[in-house]
Amino acid sequence: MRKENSTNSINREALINQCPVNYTLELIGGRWKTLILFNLQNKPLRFSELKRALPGVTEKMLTQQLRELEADNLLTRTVYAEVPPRVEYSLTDLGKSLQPVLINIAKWGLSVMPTYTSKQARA
Amino acid sequence: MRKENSTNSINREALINQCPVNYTLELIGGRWKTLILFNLQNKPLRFSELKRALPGVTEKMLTQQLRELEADNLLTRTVYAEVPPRVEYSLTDLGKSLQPVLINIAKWGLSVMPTYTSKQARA
DNA sequence: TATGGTACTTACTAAAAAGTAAGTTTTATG
DNA sequence: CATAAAACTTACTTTTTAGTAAGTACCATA
Repeated sequence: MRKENSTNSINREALINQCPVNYTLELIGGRWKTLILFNLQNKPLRFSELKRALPGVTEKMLTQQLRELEADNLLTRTVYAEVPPRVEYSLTDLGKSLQPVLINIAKWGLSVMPTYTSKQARA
Repeated sequence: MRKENSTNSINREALINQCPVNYTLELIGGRWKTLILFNLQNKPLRFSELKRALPGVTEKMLTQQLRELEADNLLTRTVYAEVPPRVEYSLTDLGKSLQPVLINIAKWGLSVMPTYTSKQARA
């Protein structure tokens, strides 16, 4: 739960409101969000399908990030009245409109990321 | 200081290595980094100039984020043999190559961000 | 009852990021 | 000496994010 009156919170909100880059990063920032968005770009997927597509993700984290993406209107969560439960996630139009941006970011990343694992330069 | 063997760290590194979007976001993610990069796009600036351009930033946070951007080769830190100290920051070619990406992100952000402050929808 | 499947929820811990406040460095000037 | 300027550094605290582990709900089947 975010504390409302902390300097941290105040600065964060200020930057989100003033800087469209920060606004966007706020929507896609999260350990698993970009991969979720990537996996949903071609068709809707169930929770379990997403989970299998994201090695290392816990159900808890997956749920949390999906809920945030939903809250930000980037994806739709469809619950089917079935047992076992069946829940499907699909991109909204807004979520789809983000794909070219993500592709653009990916292109830059691909053009500069090293082909070997040399991340030790970072503290 | 990042702990090397935490699941958190392992997942993070895995995603940075596998996903170019995450790789890029790792470079620009940080409360003040995008604004720093934006302010440096036209000409080099001194520490104090950057500080004045970023309301709410502390010297500590500014220093930290500048050092990280430098470590990631996005900017150059030039120290002049003067008193009072004079240190200048400027974008590297790599930093400059990132500008179109940031502009692309900003465009999307601008197209969707509300014109009024309605961020309460987020937990 | 137990077991199974899917998709969570809850209570907590660990790790990371951001911030606070004080102190330091290099000289120059009074 | 004191004060000033610019650009940090250090030690600590607060806040936020990510993760661990157990439990829950809804049925269906044995």
